[in-house]
Amino acid sequence: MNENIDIVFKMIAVNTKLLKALDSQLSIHGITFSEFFVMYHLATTENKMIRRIDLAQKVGMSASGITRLINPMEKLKIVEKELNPRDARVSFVKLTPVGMELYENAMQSVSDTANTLFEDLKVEDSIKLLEILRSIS
Amino acid sequence: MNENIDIVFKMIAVNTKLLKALDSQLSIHGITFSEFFVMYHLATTENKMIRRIDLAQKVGMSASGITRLINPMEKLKIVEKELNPRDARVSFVKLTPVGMELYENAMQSVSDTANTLFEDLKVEDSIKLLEILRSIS
DNA sequence: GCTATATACTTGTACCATCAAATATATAGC
DNA sequence: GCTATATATTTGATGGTACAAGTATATAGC
Repeated sequence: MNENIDIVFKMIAVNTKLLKALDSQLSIHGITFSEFFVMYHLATTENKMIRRIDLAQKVGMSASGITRLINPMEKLKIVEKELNPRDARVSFVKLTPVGMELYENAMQSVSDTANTLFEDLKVEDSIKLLEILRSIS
Repeated sequence: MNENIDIVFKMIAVNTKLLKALDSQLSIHGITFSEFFVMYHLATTENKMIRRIDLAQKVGMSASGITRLINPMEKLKIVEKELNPRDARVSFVKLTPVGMELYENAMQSVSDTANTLFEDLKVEDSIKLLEILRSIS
């Protein structure tokens, strides 16, 4: 059973390394990983827009964290607000064309970084790892 | 190859979940995961003391981060400073008996949390996961 | 339709970690 | 032994994130 402890520590170590590599690459595009992660969720969601509170849940941040993360992105025209006529409390977040292009460029960097990070992993191990991670989350 | 991207996102998601669970459990002991992680390295290292800069590297933080993390722990007598007579620049960090006891209690919580988090994982998958994580880090 | 409760979001405050600069000490080359 | 450079640590300033409280709107029960 005590493998689990080792998994925890190793997972955190790997994650730290991973985030450092990603943030370093993404700084070339002038964004942080959190911003990229938001864009990723916006780009891959069904109708291309998400409520702030759902975004918070998806990226694992608080609602206030999302407010403060999105505000500057809105000023830079990376994302835009869309109001909900049915419920004046909610505001959807949506990628602009500018944001979409930024996302695609950034994704290329992230993709390259991911491939470098895992280049020594055998294909069957990649598949297994992904399967295990999915079963945990 | 694009499995690697999915691995990155899943890994970050799992890690976020994991850290939230751990921090929540550790708050019972009045400590954060960073503090626990420091104690873990101190408790499991060869001669029970580590230079601040090595500690920083081990826990994946900056040297200044370690200074600010350790100072309050020192005030609470969880860790203590040990000077190096050979080199006046370095100061070692060492668990006190109080710190050692706190660590052991906290480790019990962490252990329980880890077991809960991974309870649905088959034993062979735990072993495989650990092996893969080791090969990455 | 009023009141109580719930939900979505923002704002004030505080913490934690970073980077860059400052300080102290050590080492190397002359 | 002096000077230049490298290393270990701390300090000042800053950014990102959280929690709690505040605001606005919606929904339910009467």
